[in-house]
Amino acid sequence: MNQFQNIKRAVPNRLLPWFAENKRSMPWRSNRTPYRVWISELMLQQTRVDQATPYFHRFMKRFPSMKSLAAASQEEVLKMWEGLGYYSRARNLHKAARIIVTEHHGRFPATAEEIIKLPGVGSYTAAAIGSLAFNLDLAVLDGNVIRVLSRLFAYTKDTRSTAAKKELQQWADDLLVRGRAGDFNEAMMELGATVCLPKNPNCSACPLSRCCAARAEGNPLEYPKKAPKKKMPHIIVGAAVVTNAKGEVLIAQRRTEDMLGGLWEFPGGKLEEGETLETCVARELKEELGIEVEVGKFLIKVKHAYSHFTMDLHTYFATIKSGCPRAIECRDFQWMDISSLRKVPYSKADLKIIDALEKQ
DNA sequence: GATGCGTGGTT
DNA sequence: TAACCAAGCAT
Repeated sequence: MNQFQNIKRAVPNRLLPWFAENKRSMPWRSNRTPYRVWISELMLQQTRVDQATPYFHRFMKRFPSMKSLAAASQEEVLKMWEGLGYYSRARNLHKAARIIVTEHHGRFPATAEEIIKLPGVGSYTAAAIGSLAFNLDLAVLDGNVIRVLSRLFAYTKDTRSTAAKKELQQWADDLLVRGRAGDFNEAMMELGATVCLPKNPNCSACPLSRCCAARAEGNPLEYPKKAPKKKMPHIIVGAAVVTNAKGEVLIAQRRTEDMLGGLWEFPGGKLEEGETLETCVARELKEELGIEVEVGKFLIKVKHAYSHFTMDLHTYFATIKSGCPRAIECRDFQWMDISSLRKVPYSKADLKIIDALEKQ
């Protein structure tokens, strides 16, 4: 295929020199130890560099070594991940750290087969760690690379499909410059992140524009082809800031296997058909913690978008009429001073409730 | 193969 | 503003 040969030649001749001139500073890459590369790549899954960077520095300060990470509690790890989203990444990385300490003598495994066995590490992260930390010839395929390749080849299949991913991965493998996998991978992703953009591709600045099939067609925005996403459902949720005589507040910890697992929250739940928000809150606290509450003053409505639904979270103050809290539909609960609330991890929605509480 | 899983920037 | 989508993985 002539098109492929053109691109194959252009990668070392044009793309890699372009990358050498245009790479953004990535502080964690100045010291590419497997541990640092692993943490950074996990943070970068479905996340932009600018958002992950401050988290990376805080994380490395708190957990400078594999050993320190393995020795920490899951809650401490989640606290460092708080606000970054997709919290299974944090739970998995904590699990993996303990596996590396117990089964690999604390040394990061150095082969693709061993790396991808770690929880939370899939084909992308294994290739990223392998190429950047161990100089293995493994090509990454992320959203950026998918966009770049689908345009270079004017690829017409739905890139969300497994078959397409497999085909694109094969192209990436074939284009990879042996011995320079790290640079190749970073260059492809950097091109997607700064030039071959989803909406406004800057083709005139692209080192590969001369061998880009979509550019030749004049319609780079047509690629990558994607099946439309389903519309997200919207739910209404009622939650309570339950206070006691000492002025403490009741928080509950979500079950590990649930969404936002291991994070703390103000107890509550989904509004059911025909309910008022007040009866919803009372019912949820009975089910979750076994307490009867008097629902009082309204505090705040938090609007929030999760990965697969949107939510309006209506929050009320409440006091206990009868019963003592028990962890029925939650992992744990505790009473806390308002000034101590931020010591444990929450999702963004509950952090907005704490913001409102502190302003009272 | 399809679905569940956070958050924030961009247009 | 609503939609899109980002250095994806697990089940």
